[in-house]
Amino acid sequence: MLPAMSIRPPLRQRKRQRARDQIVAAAFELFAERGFAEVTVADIAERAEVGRTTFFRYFGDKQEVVFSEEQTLMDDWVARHRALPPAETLDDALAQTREFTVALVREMTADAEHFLQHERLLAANPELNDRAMRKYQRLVEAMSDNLRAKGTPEPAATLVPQLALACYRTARHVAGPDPAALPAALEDAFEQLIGLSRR
Amino acid sequence: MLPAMSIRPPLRQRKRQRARDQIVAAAFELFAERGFAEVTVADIAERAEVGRTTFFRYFGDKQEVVFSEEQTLMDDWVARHRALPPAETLDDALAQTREFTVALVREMTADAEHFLQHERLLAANPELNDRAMRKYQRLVEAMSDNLRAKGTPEPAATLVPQLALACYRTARHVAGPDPAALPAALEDAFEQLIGLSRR
DNA sequence: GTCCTAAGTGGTACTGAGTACCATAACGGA
DNA sequence: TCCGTTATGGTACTCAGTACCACTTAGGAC
Repeated sequence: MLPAMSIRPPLRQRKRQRARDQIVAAAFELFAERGFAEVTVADIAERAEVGRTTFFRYFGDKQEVVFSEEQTLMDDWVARHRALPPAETLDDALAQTREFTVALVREMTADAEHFLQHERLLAANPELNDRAMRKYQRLVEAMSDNLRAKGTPEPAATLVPQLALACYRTARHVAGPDPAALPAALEDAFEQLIGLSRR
Repeated sequence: MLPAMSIRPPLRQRKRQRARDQIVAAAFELFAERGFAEVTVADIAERAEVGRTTFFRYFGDKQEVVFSEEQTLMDDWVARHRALPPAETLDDALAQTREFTVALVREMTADAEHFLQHERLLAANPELNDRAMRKYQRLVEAMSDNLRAKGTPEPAATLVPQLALACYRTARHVAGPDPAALPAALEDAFEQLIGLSRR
């Protein structure tokens, strides 16, 4: 009857979303104040005003909360990648992957503040870096699956996304944590890659 | 006086090595029997006949013991890489890196049984895979440092070793865990890489 | 509204990793 | 033989992560 009813984000789900948001917000606040290692799950739960148990219902472990935002972005990008047209040649596949990766990185670095805080956390906590690598690998594998499904033969289907990751890692290393410099450095790495074995 | 005294691996150090070996042996036995997650550090310490505390004196955490052997190998290979002659061109650097990586992988897979057990552990335990990736990255960074020190400019100094890792990951994925198939698959990936942008 | 079921919550209690500390043992040199 | 350094193993602690349980509440049927 009421407009709110017909628009329907079914209350239960809204509560759920709110709890999740509170947890993420509390976590990032505390991480910024004290650093990842010095914050306990109990601390986060307390500030988010939920039970410790509830934290683990929303996030599999303490590390996951750090990647909560990235995770949903990734899912988006995997879907977008799946929608890409098939690549005719291997050069084509590489060019397409390059374009895709650059666009992805541009979005990742769009919120410079958030990106920087994220990078600072990773730099200070090796376990978080490890976890980030796992995320990257998952994305790379999803891209490989998509390429394979669209006819790119092995080993190129696996190799090309791995090369994109190599370029990203390179750019990240050369450019430092500055989000503004990253896209250009990434283009540069791809240029280098393409130029490498061309004579 | 006694010959043993003059050959001198100073008893204390021998004991230390023996304790370490016992821990590694006990750990791998137990992992093979029950799997990584189902073995506690206390279990390992007990079978190795040392105190739980002692385990952590030799290994920073439970995961480290899995990579104990690899770690010493890595140190070796980093030194060997440092001793390589400087690469004149970028093509040269890539070719050299390729040769080096293939040789490294051949040694890694030489003990097929050990390699397989290791891979099985990684496959069954994501955290171990994460840690392995960290090790790979450390090696890659060491290689980059060496290239840079010998005059290879950025971003190639960073990129080339990252590309080698990309090839390895690709080979590992395409070939499966079979150590015998790995070197050939690796060569294949490098061929693909070199061929990719050559027209 | 009333009732019912399923979903969500938070508390308690447990295991196990990792750390700090300490008292003791034993190597190795004088 | 004595002494300082090094290594050991025990105790006790914090905290992540899991299992379980009793309690609440959304939301549908009537």
